[in-house]
Parts: sequence; C-alpha cells; structure tokens
Amino acid sequence: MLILDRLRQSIAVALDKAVKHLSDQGTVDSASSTSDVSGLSQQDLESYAAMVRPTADPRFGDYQANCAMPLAKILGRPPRDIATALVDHLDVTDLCDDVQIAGPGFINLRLKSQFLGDSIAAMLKDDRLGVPLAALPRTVIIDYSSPNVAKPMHVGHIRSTVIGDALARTLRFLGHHVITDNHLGDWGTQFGMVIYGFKHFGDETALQSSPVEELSRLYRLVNRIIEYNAAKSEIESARIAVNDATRMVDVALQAVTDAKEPKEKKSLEKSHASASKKQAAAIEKLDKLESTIANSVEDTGFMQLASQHPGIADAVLNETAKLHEGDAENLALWKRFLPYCRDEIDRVYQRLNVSFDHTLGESFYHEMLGKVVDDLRAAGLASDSEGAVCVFLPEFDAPMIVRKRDGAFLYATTDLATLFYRRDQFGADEILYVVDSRQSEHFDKLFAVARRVGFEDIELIHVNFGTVLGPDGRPFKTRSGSSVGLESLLDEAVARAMAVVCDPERSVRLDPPMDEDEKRQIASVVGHGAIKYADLSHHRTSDYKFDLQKMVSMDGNTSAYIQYAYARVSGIMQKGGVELEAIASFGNAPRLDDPSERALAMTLLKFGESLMQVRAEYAPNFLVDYLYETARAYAVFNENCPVLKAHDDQTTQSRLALVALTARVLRQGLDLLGIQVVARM
RNA sequence: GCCCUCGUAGCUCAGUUGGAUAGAGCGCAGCUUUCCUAAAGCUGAGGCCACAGGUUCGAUCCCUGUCGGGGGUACCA
Repeated sequence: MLILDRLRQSIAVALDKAVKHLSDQGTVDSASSTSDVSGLSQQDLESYAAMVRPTADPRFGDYQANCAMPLAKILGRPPRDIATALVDHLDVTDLCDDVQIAGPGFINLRLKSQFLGDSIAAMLKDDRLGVPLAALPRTVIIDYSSPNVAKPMHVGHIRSTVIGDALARTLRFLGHHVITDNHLGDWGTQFGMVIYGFKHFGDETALQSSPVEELSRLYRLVNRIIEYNAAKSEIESARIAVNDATRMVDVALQAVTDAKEPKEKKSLEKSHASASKKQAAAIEKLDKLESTIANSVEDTGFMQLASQHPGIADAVLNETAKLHEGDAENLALWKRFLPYCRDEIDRVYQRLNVSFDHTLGESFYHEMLGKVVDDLRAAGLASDSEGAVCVFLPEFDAPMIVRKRDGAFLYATTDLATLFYRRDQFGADEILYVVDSRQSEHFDKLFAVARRVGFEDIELIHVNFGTVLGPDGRPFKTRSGSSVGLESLLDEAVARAMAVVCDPERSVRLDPPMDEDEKRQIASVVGHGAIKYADLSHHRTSDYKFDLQKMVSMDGNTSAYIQYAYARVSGIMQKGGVELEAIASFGNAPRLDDPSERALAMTLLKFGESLMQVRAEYAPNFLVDYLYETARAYAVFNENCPVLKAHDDQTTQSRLALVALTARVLRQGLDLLGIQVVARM
C-alpha cells in the first residue's frame, strides 16, 4: 500500500474513535446542540481522511492532515481540540517520529527514517516499485491519435498521440485492462482527392516504385489546386469584406468621437474594438488568399493544371461519394491505396514508439451507420429537420445531425456506431477520447445521446487538450499558413540532439569514445524524447508554445535532464561493477543520514502517488513533474554523497541501493511516458 | 448574441477534492570543480495569482460580475 494511503487509513480509524469520544463527552457549546453528531459515516471518514496530503514545506514534516478545521463547525468544537483528540487516538508509531499540532489545527506527520529505509528496501525487491495494482481493474478503451490517412501527419497530431500513449501505458501499469484503438480517418474526402489525383495526374510507374511518395504528391497537388481555385473565387469577396470592415471601424471610431455621455462612449469604444478585431481578421484572411495565389502564378506548369481542372472541388466530392456508394473502381483504388497510407503513418508510429491494439478506422463502421440512424429514429430520438436527420437535445441549442440532407453520414454517426461496437465487442467500463478541446461540444452531445440509449454504466470521458502554438502565440503554422509537418519536427529535434551529443568538448570525457552508431542511437532517444516530454510536461488542457530550442535544451525541465540523470546513475553502476537488478537482493535498508539521502528516499517513495494523480485526472504532467523532482533530488544527493568513493563499504552499499532505485524509478517513469533511456550520453 | 476555456515572476509554465511564508525552468547577479559525466550544484533579486464583490476559520482554487486572450456555435472532422 502507498504510504499516503496508509496514513489516510490510520487517520480514518483515529478520527472515528476521536469523534465518538468527543460525542461521549457531550458538547460543551450550546450553539452546536442542534448537531448531535455521534459518528461519521464511512464515506465522510474517507473524505476527511483524504485531507492528508504531502506538506508544501519540509518544516511541517512529510505529510499533513487538514481535517480538524472543517470538522470544527460540524462537531461544534475548536479545531485544535479535535486535532488533539485525533492525535490521542492515532496509532502511527511504526510510521512516524512525532506528530505535532500546529497553527489552527494542522496535524504534521514526519516519517521515521527507519520506516523510510525499510520502505526503500521493500521497493527495491518489488518489480512494481511499490505501486499497488488497481483494486478494481477496469476495462478502459483509449481512443487516440486518429489521424486522417493519405494526408501527411502534422504537429497537431503530437498531442493526442503522445498523451494517449502515456495514459495507455500508465493505466496498464496500474493493472487496468487497457484497449487502445486508433480511430483512423480513412474514409473521407482526402481519399476522393487521391482518387481524383490518380485518375488525372497519376503515374503508375511511380506508384509502383515509391507508392507513399506518389500518393502524397497526388494529395498535395490536388489540395493545392483546390486551395488555389478557392482563393481565386474568394478573393474578390475577401477584398469587399476588408473594405466593409474598414468602413465599420471608421464609423465606430466616429461614433466614439461624437459620443457625449461617458457611459455611451464606453460602450461605443467596445464596439470599435470589436470592429477592429473583425477588420484584422478580414485582412489576415485576404493576405492568406493573396499569398496562396502569389505562390502559384509563377509556376506555369501548375497554373496550366489548375486551369484545366476548374471544377476539381466538386469532382473530388463526387469521387468520395462514389466510393461510399460502393463504386467498383473507386473501391478498388481505395483498397489499393490504403495499405500504403497505413505504412506511411506506421513509420511515424514506429519512430515515436507508439502502437495500438486495434486500428478500426471510419471505414470499418461504414456498413453500420444506416442502422444507427434507423435505431435512433425507432427510439424516437432522431427526427427529420430541414431534410437532415437530427437528434434534438433540450440541453443544446443545435441538434446533433446524424445524416445530412444529401444522405451522407457524419462523424457523429460514426462515433455512435463506434460506441455500440466498443460496448458490445470490448465490454468497456470506461472510454477515453483523447481529442482536441475544440471538439468538446461534439462530445457533450455524443455523451448525452449515449446516456439516452443505454450507456449509463459506461464512463465516457473526453480527455481534451489544448492547442500547440507557434512562437507568436498563435496556432503553430508555417509561414505560408499550412500546418507544420510532424516528421520534419522530429528530424530537427534529432538533429539538434545529435549536435549536442557530438559536442567534442564533452565527448572527450567519455571512455570508451562513442562510435557513430551509439551517437545516432542517443540522438534519436534524446530528440524524440524531447518532443514527447515537452508536450507531456504541460497540463493537457493548456495551450503551449512549441519551442524546439527549449525542448532539446539540456537545461531545465526537459527529457534530456532526466535522461542525463539516468545516464549518470548508470555510469556509477557500471563503474562499481554492479547490476541494477542485483541490488534488490542486498536486503538491508539504506541509512538515510544525510538530508539529501532522506529527501531522495522520500521522493522515490512517492512514485506511486504521482501515478494516482495521472490516473485521477488523465494528466501525465503529474508524472513528468514527479520525475523532474526525482532527478533534482538525485542531483543534490549526487553532489553531496559520494557512492563508490564513500568512506566505508557499508555507506557505499547503502547509497548504491538509493542509486539503483533512482535508476529504476526514472526508467520506469519515462517508460510510462513512452520515453526511452540510454546508458550514457 | 449564446456556450466553453484561459488570465500566476521579464519570458515559458506548474500549483493534487479550498490550507500554513504561491513554486520551477529560462533569463539576470553572484558562488562552487585535487571528488563516481560541470549536459551539474548552491545563493540572490524578481508576485496586488487580471480586476471587483461574495461564501469560508482560511480563496490562486468555489460563486457572481467586469476587463482581456483563445475556441466553438445545423449538415467538415
């Protein structure tokens, strides 16, 4: 059991006794005569016991119990009296040195060194590093990554992939039955684009020799023509929009100048600001269209193609519709192209060291969609509106549309079909959707419909996350406004890591010197780790700025810092000729005389607590914070406590235990984040 | 218009169901290397936790309002 849970349990027992004791004494205060509390329910006891938490300041011990203050009103006693009664009934002699009451009624708990040492010894012997398996294992489906195939993966796919993978690894480690499913977009318009592209611009030889490149070329070409045509047709109205917006700004400004009353003026200033914002947006849109056109006009080859395919956008939609209707030619092309598209994304997953139990894309559910709509209609949930089939929900303004006017289905329909499939085939207790925050309304509706069709017992959770921003604080885009390719970012991260690994200043210190293979290996582990770690180190719901320079930097809270701590630990083990696993059998509890030894031990013992936090909030940044704290605690220890050069063997053995456990915690923790380690760097 | 979300050090970000003097990194000013990797460690300066009310013994956290950023808002996903 985790130390925190043991303390909570002890507090709950003591609290139960204390409350009974206090009520036997009778209440002294007449004001509380209304509350004849003779005991607390089990649930209450647990919630008060849960108010045990690690202290913020080491002066207050290691953990503190904060339940006396909120109980004061309920029990009609001063909080310090309650704390005193609680401490009188508290039996933690095995765990704690002394128990002190401080301030208004904080109960400060300081763990015994002996207990810490014994716990470290037990943790060393445990493959699970003292982390208990879930008492009630659940079947958890995690839906993450879900890129559109036939389109290059971009920076936006990092978050879902990395967060989902970290959650899958962590929940699995905690003993849950985790099923990961990559809900690919493999049935959408992008295939219409590739099919159209192949029919008109395809190169059979190229497709055979390098299919992925050829498909990607076709996608980009068709996409470019569509964007160019759209830009051309929209640019006039965009100019008008800018003019209109500018006029509105002038009008609003004039109104502000003319305003007499301050109150009126303030309101008009607000509309002026709002008009200016609209103007800026209109100008930005126009700029984008203009640059799209400007980037193409000089490319005569492209211009010729574009002029030959004026109706390409509709034609693409037509190809998509034909595919969905089962047109033999398009279906054959889809079946032919899909494996190549899968190879393409699989290559990225391989780089990222991410895998899935299932990859059931949209196409998998295609056959089931009609039935979903029919069932919703039969259940009286769906109805026709403006030609579309809609589910109207009282708690939402807009309906959830499950079938378009033209008969096509939407992702809401697919998501419902997926939900039924997962319930029936996987027996899910819990389904996590690791998807962008912007889709929260979609999931609110989806879950609301699910509750009405028999999903009351399945916990459906939108594990939402924020946007990746560029250096300007706006969504990360290239200068031309397109999204940034994922692979080029990975390449750049690895290249930067390589530059540091090869830094002659430091590589001369390593003996034996690194060969090229080892350097490449290290650069890969450090570079990919950097991008993952940077993503996971932010709370998933925050937006964050993508700053490669900082991510790959070796200073601060980065993966390289943790990996470096691990490498130094490995160096000590190697130099000492000790195997990591062998240290488990030392058996003796380490001595924790130096404050930095005690601090390191204390941190190591909190590994399980950090995982509980990850689990509770589906937020891997708690584990990241923990690992950074551990690496720092180790760095201080490393500074103050020689291991192999300690003054006696006993101390060496004792410290080796801490060193080995640090290595295992860092390695395991990083592994749960999907990040690897190297023996030296 | 309506809904959601965010606002914490110069910058980038943490902050565990409300807890004691709000933390870290970068940057800045210093210090430390006969010692297992200095890709390190230590010290210091730096804060009206956007603002105003409210609830509470106690509010960065909960409620209401204001201001400011981002996102969504009937047939794309």
